[in-house]
Amino acid sequence: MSEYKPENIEPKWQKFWLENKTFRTDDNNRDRPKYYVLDMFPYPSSAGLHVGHPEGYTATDILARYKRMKGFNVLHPIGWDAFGLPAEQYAIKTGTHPCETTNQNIDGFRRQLQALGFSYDWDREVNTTDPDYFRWTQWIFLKLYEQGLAYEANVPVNWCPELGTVLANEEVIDGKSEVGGFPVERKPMRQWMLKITAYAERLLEDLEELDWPESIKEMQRNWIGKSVGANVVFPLKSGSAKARESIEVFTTRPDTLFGATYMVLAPEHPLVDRITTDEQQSAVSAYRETAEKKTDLDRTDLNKDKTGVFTGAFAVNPVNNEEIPVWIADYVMMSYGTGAIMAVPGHDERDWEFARKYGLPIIEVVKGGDVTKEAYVDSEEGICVNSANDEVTINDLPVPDAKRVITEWLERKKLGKYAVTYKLRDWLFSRQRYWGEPFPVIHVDGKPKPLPEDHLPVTLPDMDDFEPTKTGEPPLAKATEWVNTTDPETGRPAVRETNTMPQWAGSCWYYLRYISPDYELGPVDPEMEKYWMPVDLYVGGAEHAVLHLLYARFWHKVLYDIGAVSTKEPFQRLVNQGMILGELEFTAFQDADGKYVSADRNGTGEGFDSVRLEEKDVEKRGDRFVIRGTDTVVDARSFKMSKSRGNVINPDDVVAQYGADALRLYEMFMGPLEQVKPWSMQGVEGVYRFLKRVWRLIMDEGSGSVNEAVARSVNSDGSASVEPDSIQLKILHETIKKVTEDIEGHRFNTAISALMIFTNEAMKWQVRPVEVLKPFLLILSPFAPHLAEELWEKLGELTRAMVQESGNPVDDSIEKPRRPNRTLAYEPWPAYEEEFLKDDSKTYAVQVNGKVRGQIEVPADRASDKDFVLDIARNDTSVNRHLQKGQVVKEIFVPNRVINFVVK
RNA sequence: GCCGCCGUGGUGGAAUUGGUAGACACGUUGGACUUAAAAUCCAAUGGAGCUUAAAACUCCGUGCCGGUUCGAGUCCGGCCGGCGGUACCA
Repeated sequence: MSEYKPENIEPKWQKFWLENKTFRTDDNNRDRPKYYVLDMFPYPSSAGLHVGHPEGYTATDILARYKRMKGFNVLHPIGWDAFGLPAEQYAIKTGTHPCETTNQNIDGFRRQLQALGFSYDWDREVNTTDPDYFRWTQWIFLKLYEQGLAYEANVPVNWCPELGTVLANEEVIDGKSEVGGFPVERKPMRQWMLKITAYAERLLEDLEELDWPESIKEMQRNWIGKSVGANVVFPLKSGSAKARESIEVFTTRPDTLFGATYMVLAPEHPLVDRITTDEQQSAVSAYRETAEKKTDLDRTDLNKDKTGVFTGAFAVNPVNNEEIPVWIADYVMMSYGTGAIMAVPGHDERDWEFARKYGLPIIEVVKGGDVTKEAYVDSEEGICVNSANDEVTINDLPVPDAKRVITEWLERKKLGKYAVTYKLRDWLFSRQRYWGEPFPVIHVDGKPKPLPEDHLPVTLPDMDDFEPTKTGEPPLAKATEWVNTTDPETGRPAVRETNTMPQWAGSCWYYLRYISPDYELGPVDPEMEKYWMPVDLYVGGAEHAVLHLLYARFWHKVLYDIGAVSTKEPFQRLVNQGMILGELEFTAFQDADGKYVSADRNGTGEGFDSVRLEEKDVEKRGDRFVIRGTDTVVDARSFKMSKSRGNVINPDDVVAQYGADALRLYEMFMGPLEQVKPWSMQGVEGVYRFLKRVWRLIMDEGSGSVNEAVARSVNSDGSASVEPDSIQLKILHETIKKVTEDIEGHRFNTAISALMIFTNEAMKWQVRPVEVLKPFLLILSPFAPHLAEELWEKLGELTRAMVQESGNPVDDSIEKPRRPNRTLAYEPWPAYEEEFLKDDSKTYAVQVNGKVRGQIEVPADRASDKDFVLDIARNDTSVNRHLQKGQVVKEIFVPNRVINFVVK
């Protein structure tokens, strides 16, 4: 072996790390500072890794390796979120048990991850489908149940006939299933729910203390959707047959109460039956029927045209005793607020539209707009008008004050009260699937009863038919022997719960299991938990912004409340890696005759045939690309990687061709971690060339041993034969400083750039001192660990061989690298020293009227001497010429940077 | 519609947070080595002008328009474009 051959050195070190358990985390070392760095839980799909996975994993691996060298006790684990639909669907198709598929996929993922050289502690691997793991998932469910946070409800759910399961709201996108894109309908079913709404306020408040991207926090805030306002009770018109009923509404605008001219109930509202008059009965029933059939898609997106019918009933506006009609309309949702609204068409766009359509009155109660033309909704600037009764007036008050005054009055009169509402709903927690955690629940006499803790885990029955039933009964219902059981406490007949938990369950607490994966007395060893929590850095994709991160926070808070964990929040710092897109593509469009037509502004060439062009066939014209030599605009962009587009990059292929170090390096060199970036094979080639240069920096390609330029820096007794010169030390220490600071700031791309600059310089040296190369290898090692280990070993062998030959005594300073097969993973991280960074001279840019006209060098010790520096600046020929143009009226002097002469 | 993020060479991206725009890398062009190719190395590379050529010099240039400042990629106001999230939430 003489050239850089990653296929030789990478498996060697991967084997070494694994066999020596190099990265096993030591729990008994708790006096040292800890660093818990976590990757988002992967689902081991049959497709294997895509290049998006190693992006975040490389970032965390660099930090893990760096922190170890900095003396931290590092926890860097990995495991498998292995329950889930794909394995089950595969089982239905092929009859292969999901367990088998899952284990195969896990083996594949593990192999791929190990081939990338990640420094995980493989002794802490967890697997959500392992009974020793889900035993504790079930245990947590029991705790939720004990806390009154888990309950059964008959709720309309998103039933997907194709998948044979219900889906959470979050799994339904535009009325279709997120997985597979199948139609979803609403159907009432018995379901387990988790009362996440009980934690809404805390989930919102505690976001403040988290070091997360603002965008993610904002998304969670929106999802929780806190609104402050008032609940107001509108009695029904007295004297009518339907009297004694009242309608409670939630409003964020109690200041507009005097403008309420009608009311609307959601079609499903239970009051509808009781208040509808006989004359209106048929119209109301018909409307309710159509509304019921509408999918979520119909009720929201495209259908902005509001519909509704009058119930025949009237309610009384409590602030002015006006009788106002009560309608039903599907623009009011049963699931939000009270399922009923007071309509203020003057100051709400939806109500305005509805009132216009059905000829309902519109009254202005907030000054500032023209309510005959559109609703005036400004709630900051507006001033209330037409809003007074015998007891209270909010006229002339700005909206915020008016809200307060009228709410106080309502409370005094017991007509309403201050209220807070959240968009967040309880979490639908059951699925009609086989491949999930069974609930630790039995039903006795039709009532749910939790199993005692010592009956955990409840394992899945062995089955070979995983097909869901047409009725929505889960596949587990077919396992009659399993289903029919006895109550362990009373011995009475009982049936098991046949729903299973959703995939989110296992990923809600996995970060705790890593801490003590073999602990048998609870989900996590409390002593270890206190040491390791919270997670210091959590890296993953933004697609989990709301769901996983909100659910995990919810469970964590429950565990905190029962004393199982010591922190209020699980993930202190969160970073989202940006998506990696496919290679840049140029697309031209042809009409039916094969003639090229320009892509329009947004690049869509609808109705035309698209032709993929090579980069050499296009050129830049203005701010777009055209077919070379023509005016035909082509579409130039990168697309999300997808099988159908055929632009998916397989990490295995990249590793086979360029090695894991090159893949790692490229993923980091592409750009900032958080940013969306297009893939480029030529870019991989570029970092591969860099690694080859590093190899040649130390190795001789002909002989396959350390090259002359390096060997010459070592004497036969192993001591240094030459002192590194000041230029060498300067660039080394500059590089150490830059790389250290950039790793700390997660700026891996510029850290790599600094390593490249060092290498380019060092390649020019005739003698390359080992004392300079060794620190360089150490700071390279988090990025390209295999190459760094290999070269570290080679340098060790070099000095060892020389010492042995000479028979000289061992020099302590070179003790460490003398032993072959010794890892550099725990070598101390090199420190930079300021004294080597000093310059002999400083460069100033000299500007005249803000334009750079010259550069001057001044001795470093006089660089802050303003008069001295300005004098040199004035005498610079180029600067001087520009100074001649007028009088200097001002001189700006920024030490060590810039001088600006203002001339008139 | 609303919320959030982002617009810098042919490309990915740098720029110590107001101080020499384009680091590093890709690509391209020219050259060296080679019988040849690969690999490697060297040089040039934002645009325009001036010049026989080079050096030197001048002007323009960080999506667009304006502002603050001795000085703006960076700060402020207004637009345009892209990406992500969300949507009858009362």
